Amino acid sequence: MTGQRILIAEDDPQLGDAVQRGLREEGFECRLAPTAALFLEFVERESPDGLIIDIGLPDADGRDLCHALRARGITAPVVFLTARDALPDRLSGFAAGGDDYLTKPFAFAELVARLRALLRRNAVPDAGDGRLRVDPLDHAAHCGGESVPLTPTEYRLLALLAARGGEVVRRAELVQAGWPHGAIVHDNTLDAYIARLRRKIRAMPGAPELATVHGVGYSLR
Amino acid sequence: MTGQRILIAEDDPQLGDAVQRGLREEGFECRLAPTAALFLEFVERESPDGLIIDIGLPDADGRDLCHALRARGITAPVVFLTARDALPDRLSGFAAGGDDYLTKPFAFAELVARLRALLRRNAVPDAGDGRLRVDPLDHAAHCGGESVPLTPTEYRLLALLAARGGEVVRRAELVQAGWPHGAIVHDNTLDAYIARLRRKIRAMPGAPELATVHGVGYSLR
DNA sequence: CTCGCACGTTCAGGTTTTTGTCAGGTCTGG
DNA sequence: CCAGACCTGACAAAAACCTGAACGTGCGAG
Repeated sequence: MTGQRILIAEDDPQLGDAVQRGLREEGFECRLAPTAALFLEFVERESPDGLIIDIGLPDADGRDLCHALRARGITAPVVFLTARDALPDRLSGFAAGGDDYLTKPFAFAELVARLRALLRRNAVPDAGDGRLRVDPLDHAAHCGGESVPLTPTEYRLLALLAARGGEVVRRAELVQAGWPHGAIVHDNTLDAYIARLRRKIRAMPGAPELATVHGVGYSLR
Repeated sequence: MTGQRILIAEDDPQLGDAVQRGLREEGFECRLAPTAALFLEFVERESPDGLIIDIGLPDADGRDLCHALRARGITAPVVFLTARDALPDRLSGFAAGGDDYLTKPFAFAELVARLRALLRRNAVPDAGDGRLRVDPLDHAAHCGGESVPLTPTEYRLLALLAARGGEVVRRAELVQAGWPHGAIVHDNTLDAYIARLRRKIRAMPGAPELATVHGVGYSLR
C-alpha cells in the first residue's frame, strides 16, 4: 500500500507475473518489462522508485542493463534475480552497480524484505515547493506545512493522481487502482471518493486542485 | 573511498580478526567489539559509517542490538552475519532494521561487495528521535526518567515501532517481528499486545503516542 | 508437590472508522 | 433545452479496532 513504483525486467512470463501480482498485494505499484529495450523505455518514462532485474534477459545481460542505467544517472536501487549463484556472478552484479542479489528459486517474502530495506534507505522525503506529496511512511498527504491522513482507498487513488503529476487520469484507471481486487463498484462510488479527497485536500493551504476533465477523468494541479 | 569507518560486532576472535584485517586491506578503518555492550559504547562514541553484526553475540541477540541502534536514531547501514539461514531468521533480520544478511560461511569478497553497495547509497535518512528508547540489555523501555519493563513479545513489537521512528509499521510486519518463529496467532492477538503496550507507555510521562493508522498498521509519535 | 506468578493467547462485547450506495441536485456539451 | 455526466450530504452495513476478562502453560519458591 506504499504506492512506491517498482519496475521489473523479467522474460519468464510465469515468474514475472507472480512477482508482479505479489508486489501489488504488498501495496507496490508495479510494471513488468519482458525485454531490456522495453525496460529502458519504461525507466525513462516513469522513473520508478525501485528496480528488479533478471540477469538472463533475452536481448541483453542484466548487468549490462544496470550499468547502462547508472551511466545515465539513474540511481534507483536495483535487485538482481538470477539462476546462477556462483560467487563471481554475484560480485559482477555488485560491480555493475546493483544493490542486492537474489538467487532463484527465492522466497518471495525475502524479495519483499530486501526491496523494502533498500527503499527505506533511498527515501527522499519532501521535494518541497507547493507540490502535493503522498507519503507512504505515514499514509498521509502533505502540502505546505499541513498534512491530512488518508484511508486506504483514498490513498490508492490520490497516489495514482499524484504520481501522474498534472496529467489526466482516466476514470477506468482510477477504478482499477482504487479497487485492485477487481471488486465491482458502482460508477458513482468513484465520484464519492473524489468528493472526499477534494474536501480533505482543500483543508490544506496552497494545495493543488483536483480538476474534473469532463467525460474523461481527473487531474491534479 | 578510503577511510570509511566500520564497526564489527563479533565474538569469535578468529573470524572477527579475519574480517577486520580483510577490511583494512580494502581500505576501511575498522574496529572490533566482541560484545553488544562494547559495541553500543563504540557506536555512540565513534559514530561509524557502517556496521557488521553477528547475530549470535554472547550478551544479546544481534537483532535486538540492531533494534536498539535504530531506536536511538543511528542510521548507519547494518549487515548481519549468522550461521542460520532459515527464511524466518532472515526476515526477522530485516524487520529489525537491518540492511543485508550474510550466512556463514561467506565469501569475504561478497561481504565487501555488499558493504560497499550499502555505503554507496548511505543518504542518511535522518531519524526523528522519539525520545523513547528500548534497551536490549534489560529488555525495558526508557523515556524521560521513567522506565518500564517489557516482556519478550512486547519488546520485539515496541523495538520495531521505535526503530521506525514515526513511520507507520504495517500489521503484517509487526506480526512477523513479534512472532518470528512463524507461530500462527489470531489477528486479535496483535491488538491485545498493542493495548498492553499503550497502557505501559502511558505510564511514562512525555512518552510518544502509539497511534493507529486504520487499515494499515501503527506508528509511534 | 503445590501454589502462585508471569507470560502468552483467546474470547466476547462494544466502539470507531471505512466503505459503498442512494437521492436529489448541479453542471456541460451539443 | 436535453441527456448524460458529475457533485455532494447522508446513511446503513461492514470491517477494523479496543479492551477487560478469562484460560492455559511453564516455572520457580516454598
